Amino acid sequence: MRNDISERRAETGESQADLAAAVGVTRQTINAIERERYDPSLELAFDLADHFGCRIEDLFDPDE
Amino acid sequence: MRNDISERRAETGESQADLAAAVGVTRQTINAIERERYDPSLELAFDLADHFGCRIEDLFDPDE
DNA sequence: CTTTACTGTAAAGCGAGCTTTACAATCGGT
DNA sequence: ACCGATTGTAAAGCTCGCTTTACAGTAAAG
Repeated sequence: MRNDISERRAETGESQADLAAAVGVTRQTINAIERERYDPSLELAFDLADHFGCRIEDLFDPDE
Repeated sequence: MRNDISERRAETGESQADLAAAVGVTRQTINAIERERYDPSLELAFDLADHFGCRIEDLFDPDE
């Protein structure tokens, strides 16, 4: 699923590892989501939106 | 994860089977989510929010 | 040139998300 | 009393989400 995570992360100057630690997953998980190898769980999507101070709908685009 | 699906469904007068068909899963999946046996995938959460014309954050509450 | 930080990737393994099939319980209408 | 619609539940099975461990590539910094 299309998402803006790497762009948001670039804005905050965080590494994949930084973000992973902040939301409680491994950096491989962040990498896989950014590269759209799979979608996050709903819970992780909430944690990511919370981290970036936005809504899930602002971070992810479900259109195919 | 806490959610309002059965309440929303009651308002629209849909059965679990109706909702399941509308969002493309089985009624067992809807039942399991309503009874909080597991969380939906992010994609299904989007479909449910779309079906009820609201946001994911309005339908699900991640607090514990 | 070596080191350090960051990123990409892979394999094995476990639990979560969802399916199909199937059976039981409740309830309202006829 | 029977019927149809609705809900709860269970087991087997498949794929996805995430972990751990590990190795390779790029790039900036000393």
